Amino acid sequence: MLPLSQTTGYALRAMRCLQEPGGQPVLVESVADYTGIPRSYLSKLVHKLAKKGLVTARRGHHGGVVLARPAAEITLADLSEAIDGVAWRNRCLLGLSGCSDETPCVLHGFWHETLASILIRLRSVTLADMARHHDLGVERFRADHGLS
Amino acid sequence: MLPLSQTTGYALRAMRCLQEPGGQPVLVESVADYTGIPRSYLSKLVHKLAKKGLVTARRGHHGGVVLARPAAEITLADLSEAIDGVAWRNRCLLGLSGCSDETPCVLHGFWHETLASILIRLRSVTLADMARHHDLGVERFRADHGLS
DNA sequence: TCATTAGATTACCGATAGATCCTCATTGTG
DNA sequence: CACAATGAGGATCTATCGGTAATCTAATGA
Repeated sequence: MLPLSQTTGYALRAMRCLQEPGGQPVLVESVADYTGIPRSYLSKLVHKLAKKGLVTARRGHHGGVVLARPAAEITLADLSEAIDGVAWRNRCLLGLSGCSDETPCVLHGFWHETLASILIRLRSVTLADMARHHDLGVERFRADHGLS
Repeated sequence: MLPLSQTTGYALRAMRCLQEPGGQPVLVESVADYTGIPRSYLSKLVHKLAKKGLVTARRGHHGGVVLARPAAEITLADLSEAIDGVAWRNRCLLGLSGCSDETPCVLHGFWHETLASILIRLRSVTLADMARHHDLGVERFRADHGLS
């Protein structure tokens, strides 16, 4: 019912707990503890993010997860696309299959503009930007791990 | 993944096939045939709309469905609320439970405004307005039944 | 009365999202 | 090499949404 899935929110909170590329790996378990995201579920989520090239995971002793790119270069749009894909952006708000630019539904133009503004926003906010918001419930975690 | 469910779109198309209050009832079956909405599913949908006071259904000989209020007084917001409820409007875009006006997430303000503009739009468009759009795939049906 | 009509109701089916459990595979350390 | 740490991955569970089919029941006309 919302443009972003719950899992994308999870990805966001989780990645806020990670170090910049080259930094020290953080355990999936730690991230799960601090964010409240179910550990097993997070494990699979991290794996997915790794396949998409957003994080790097290493297993075994001293393994863990690290950002694959600088936080300032990862946007909400990147996360959203990695988790939810882009198909939802092309669907009619009313679910009308025949809706198009040529034969628009009542809300076609309006929704087109609304979507565009949402996308602009998603593309303009980076992981680094979120350091300035007490929004992810990971402040304590970041403090404990010497993050910004 | 979208603010409105597919079923709300169904409700919209279905109600565009109905007569004003006091008019002649239309069969669920007819509506299903013309809109392509599965008949059984539509039956349940109609029942739900009836419970919400948007349509009136009568069974038996010469039964069928009629609008319970003039088309000009039924808005998309009415349909959306009847089908999907209002809970989704109060959830954080990122799924953060602690997100509020006091402790907003990165997208809180933006999403608040976006939602408001969506709501304004949903409340401003009525069933009657939709007569001016070839958007619901029911033109032929309406013509056959002497509707606007 | 009684058969017919047409909506109401119930019970499923299948797909997807979120979540959990348990085991497997990889890796560093002693 | 053996072991412990740690991510990977499969199987399964639950809830919800969209959808199907069969049956129940109210309203009507003959």
